[in-house]
Amino acid sequence: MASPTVENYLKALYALANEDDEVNISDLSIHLKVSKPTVNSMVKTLNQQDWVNYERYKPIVLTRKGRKAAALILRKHRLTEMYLVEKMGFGWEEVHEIAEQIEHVKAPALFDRMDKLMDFPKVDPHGSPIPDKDGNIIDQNYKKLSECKVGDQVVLLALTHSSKDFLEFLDSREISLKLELEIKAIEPFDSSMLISYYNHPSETLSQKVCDRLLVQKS
Amino acid sequence: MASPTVENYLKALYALANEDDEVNISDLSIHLKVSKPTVNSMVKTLNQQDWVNYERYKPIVLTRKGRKAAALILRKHRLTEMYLVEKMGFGWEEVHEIAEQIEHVKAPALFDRMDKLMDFPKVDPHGSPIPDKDGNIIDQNYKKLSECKVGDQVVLLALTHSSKDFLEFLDSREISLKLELEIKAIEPFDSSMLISYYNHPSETLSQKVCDRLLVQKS
DNA sequence: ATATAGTGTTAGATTAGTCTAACAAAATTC
DNA sequence: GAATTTTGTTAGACTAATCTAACACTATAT
Ligand SMILES: [Mn+2]
Ligand SMILES: [Mn+2]
Ligand SMILES: [Mn+2]
Ligand SMILES: [Mn+2]
Repeated sequence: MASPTVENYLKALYALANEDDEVNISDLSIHLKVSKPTVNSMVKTLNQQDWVNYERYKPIVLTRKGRKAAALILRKHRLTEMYLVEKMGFGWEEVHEIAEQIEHVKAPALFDRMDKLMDFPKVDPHGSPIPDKDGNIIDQNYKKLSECKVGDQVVLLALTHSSKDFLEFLDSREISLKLELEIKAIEPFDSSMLISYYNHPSETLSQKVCDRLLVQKS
Repeated sequence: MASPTVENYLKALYALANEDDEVNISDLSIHLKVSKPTVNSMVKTLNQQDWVNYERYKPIVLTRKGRKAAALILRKHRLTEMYLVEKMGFGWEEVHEIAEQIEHVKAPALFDRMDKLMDFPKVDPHGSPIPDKDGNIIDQNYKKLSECKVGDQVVLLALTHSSKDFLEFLDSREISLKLELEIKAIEPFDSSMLISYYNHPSETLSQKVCDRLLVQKS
């Protein structure tokens, strides 16, 4: 099977493909914090091992095999995060770094057991979907809070980014998943939103924050 | 910090030092399943990094730093094994391989949390002591069942070896830790023992088995 | 005390994963 | 379309961890 290094490349390719349409050497280099020559040589190897399709100067594309492998690593990552929060009492801002390591553990039984003990959760602690055992992932088509209108009543279901800083910011405002939000006003100047929710009759959230909150009409 | 490879060398050195009095290159080579030249060159590196003291043709000895590091890895290994059994429902024969990987995870909070959730267990699922956070380990001075006499009533508290085969053998006889055993007879010819315990009025255990069972008078 | 077996060392090679320096190609801007 | 910036590639080097082949040292046995 793939080394942890290869697994991290596959996961990065999978994540970047869902952001940009095309993934290039520079994208990977920045995302993985390794030099471009390093990526270049690794991508040649990944190509030879049929994880990706790659030709010089062209974008890098995961093969079916590569995409499935990436989704299964993501499955292990997200099951682990959910397990750490649900069963071990960690905060949602603490689990990513730990899951980044445990996702490389080769022990299917461990992840199956987590899955079962949590009764087969569909999302991780940040609302991201957990791929199934075949590597299939259900696309949640949520809307960004920033795209909503004044008067909308919505429920927060996921985040587009889950950096520690951002999660700690949300903690400080007592914002968590499943929270019901109402848009009281939108400031035309900077698109910041005046939001009301449980115990917080009036909080201002910048556009940058609202861009990262995924919601559904409630 | 140390790489997983270095950590495995330290753990092997620690384990071997508790079996033999002197640990040499061949011992490590066999235990870690790598060639002797590989061990030779790695031991030079370990010496330079002050994990061990080593001079050509002399036995390898862990430094204080090396011994503590090894004990802390063992702590992570054993906490993990206990967690997998106690909190996740794995059998004692399933957990070693998983713990062998998770022991290398760099996340003190994870192991602290396991420890707390289990209310600070003192031993792993095979009865081996869990080193404390300073790397100190309490020596249990148990006796081998094979050293007991006819008529002794004892309780099984630990195992000297925990191979999957052996654990499955014990499962097949419904032998588990904390079990009360009574020695009914000892066969002079092969030193096998006739043992009686809960629901098993009379089982014969070979000397090889009795050598691996650690007990205390009850 | 010598032969033999066991143990340890050296030399040299390999693979995975990384780097920097230099240059080349492609894309963007003017 | 030419200049500039961005992106990609090559070449060459390095470290960690491993190997085999050959030889050297030590310990054991006859
Ligand atoms: Mn994560
Ligand atoms: Mn990772
Ligand atoms: Mn173990
Ligand atoms: Mn290990």
